[in-house]
Order: sequence, then C-alpha cells, then structure tokens
Amino acid sequence: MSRGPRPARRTWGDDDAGCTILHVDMDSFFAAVELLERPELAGRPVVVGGGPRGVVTSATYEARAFGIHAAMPIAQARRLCPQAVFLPGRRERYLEVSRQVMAVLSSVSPVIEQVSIDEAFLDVSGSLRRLGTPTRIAILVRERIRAEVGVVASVGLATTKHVAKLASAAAKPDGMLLVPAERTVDFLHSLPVGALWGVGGRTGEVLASRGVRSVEDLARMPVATLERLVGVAAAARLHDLAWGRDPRPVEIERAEKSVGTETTFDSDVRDRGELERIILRQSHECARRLREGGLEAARVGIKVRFSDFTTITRSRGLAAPSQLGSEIAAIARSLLDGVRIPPGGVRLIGVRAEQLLDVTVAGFQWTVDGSDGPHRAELAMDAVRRRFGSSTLSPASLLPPGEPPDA
DNA sequence: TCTGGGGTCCTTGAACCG
DNA sequence: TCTGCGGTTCAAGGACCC
Repeated sequence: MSRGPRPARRTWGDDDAGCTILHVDMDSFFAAVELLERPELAGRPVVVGGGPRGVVTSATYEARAFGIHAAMPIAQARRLCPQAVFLPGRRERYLEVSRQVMAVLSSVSPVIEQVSIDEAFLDVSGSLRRLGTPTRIAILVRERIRAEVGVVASVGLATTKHVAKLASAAAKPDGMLLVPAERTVDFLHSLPVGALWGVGGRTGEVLASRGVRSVEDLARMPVATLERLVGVAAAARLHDLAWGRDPRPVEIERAEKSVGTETTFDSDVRDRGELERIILRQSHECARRLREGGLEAARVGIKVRFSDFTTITRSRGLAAPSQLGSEIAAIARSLLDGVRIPPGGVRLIGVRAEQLLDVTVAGFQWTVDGSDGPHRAELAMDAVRRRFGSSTLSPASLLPPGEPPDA
C-alpha cells in the first residue's frame, strides 16, 4: 500500500552482489483479497473503504485509472468513478491473508521484519547458499506468494531498507526492481524529494519553498540549511537517506509502544454522556488488547477531533501500570472532563494506552486494596468473549438506560 | 471536497530538580 | 533565601507512514 512516487526508469542493472535486503509489498492488498473471494470482479474498478465519512483504504489499478488513490474521501471516489464496486473492508480477513504471506516469507528467511499488514523486509544474506542469489530469491518469493496465497507482491532489492522500499514502489504493479550497490545514489537522485521516507505533504511544501524538488537537490543542500527547515533530527536523517546511508538492520522483533482505538461518528456528537460511553467502550477494548498481548500501560491518552477538524490530545500517567479497562476508563474520563466541547460537537474520539510494559517484566498489577477482583473479572470477560463472541459482554454502564440485560 | 484508523517519531514548552 | 542554569521528564501537538 505504498503511496510513494515512482521513478521514470525501470532497470538499474543486474549486479545483485550485496543486495540482500528485500522489501516485499503487496499490490492493492485489501482489494486483492476481496478479489480472491469474488473473482467475478476481476478487471473492474474495486474500491475498499467504508462509512459515509470514510476514506479509500485500497483500490485496484482499474480504479486508480480514474484518479482514485488511498486516503481519498469515499465521497470523492464515488464522484470520480460511480460505476466502481465499493466494499466496506474486512480487517480480520486481511489479517488472515497477511499471516499466510508472512508464513511464506518466513520460510524463505528467518530474518523478517513485518512493517505493516501488507509489507515486510527480508534479509536473505543467510539464505544465499540454500536458495541462490538475491534475484533468484526475489523471483521465488513472488512466485510462491502468487501460487500459495493468490495475491500479487512487488519486490525491491537493495543494500539498504530505505532503497529496497523505494525499489518495490518503483516496481509496482506486479514487478521486481534491483538497485545495484553502485547505482544506489543515481537511483535515489532520480527521485522526487517526496519519495524519501519522512517527507510528506508538509515537509514537501517547506522544501519546495526553498527550491528543493528532487532527492538530489536535498542531498546537495548544506545540512545546516536543512536543519533550519526541518529540524536537527530530520535533517540528519534525510541527508543520510539522500546519499544512500541507512544502517538500520532488518529487525525481527519490534516491541509495541502503544495500543489505541478511535471512532469517527457518522454525525458530530454534542452529548457528553454519549462521549463518555464511547470512551468507556474504547477503554475496555484497549485493555482487552493489552491483556491479549501480555502488556500493561503506564499512561493513557485521549484524542478528540472537533467538527472543524481541529484535534487535541490529552494524556496522563497511571498511578501504577495497568491492563484493566476500568482503570484506563477512569483516566480517560477524567481527561475528557477537562475538555470543553464546542457547540459544533465532536467528530472523532479515541483512547490510547501508552508506555507499554511487558507484564512478565512489569510484574502482576495488584489493586490498592490487595485484591485482584477487577483483574479476574476482566479476564473472565475475555474468556466469555472468546467463546461466545465479542458482543456478548459489556460493562453495565454501556447498556442503554433502563434496559435490563438479556436473560 | 472533505478528510479513517492503526500506529511511530520528533519538537516544543512547561515543570521540576539539584 | 533567592536566583540562575542545565538536565530531565512530562504533556501536547504535528507530521508522517500504511
């Protein structure tokens, strides 16, 4: 689901010595998964993304031909291509197919770093003797994903993660691109500056205002000037990337730093009680995911977006790390208490658990009075939900007023 | 025109501390 | 006792990515 720009050239040479980093990126992943089960839609413009206020999360190349792209409001996509098939999206199903793809990749090399649901880096330096050259391995990966899972992957091969990622974007759709070590700088300098990891719309504008349009422009700019434009950390990072310097290894395990959930309402909400109920539900959802992952949060944050799209965040540390929905909700609610709701109301609200700790490291969190009642209660709720479905249990305060629970 | 939901990382300013 | 200073932490927000 790369959104990066594409370079003009399609080949940069065939010397793959040292190009042991592969970036594997699924083409139009969510849409491709939908097509797996509805092959009759093949060849038609298909757009995944739902809700009256939703955006496009994935679109087939037939839909992209109409100018539709990821992150575009659904309403706009409908105007551009009314005849497209619009599907709401099924995250669970995409996760399932993603797991199948990652299983294929893991069998090729154990050094795999999953970056998102549809892409991963692979370091194949340990697989060369068993499977052949990096190019051979990339071909094998593409063939196996197509044959065993049924979706299409594009692959970039390079000496660094950053260049491999840009190469896979350039290879799309349904392609493969090798950037030989000695052509790395030429390849990078042929790209628009927006291709660099970390240059989005805002930074792109700032750079453009100083005449920086290509990666080469940026590479040749004095670092001190760049620092004034984008800050010290970003300047150093961008300058290194523009010269092909990216020492980051393929990391097998990445610890989660936060877990959150947010909801955009179909129409703006002005009722504080309604917001509190949503926050309570979201807090329990976060807590359930923390327990699932064996994590505790030391900090809780809320995010509130108003009708005019201004967004505020508030956060506060917990007295002690917790994985209890009731404790997360208490903080989230008190944070919401401090927020003035404008007349226009609230468009989005969300809860996030931050500063996560592994419970096996943090130790079990006992409640202040020494009992573990709330913890046991929420674990029991998890078990019931796993067995009977996620909608079977919820805190009493989430039930509609005056309505007794089903017998 | 009208902007999701899941995240990460960085900057900035205030508060705190020695 | 008061003030200045530098370092650290906290909190908020912005930018970015998929």
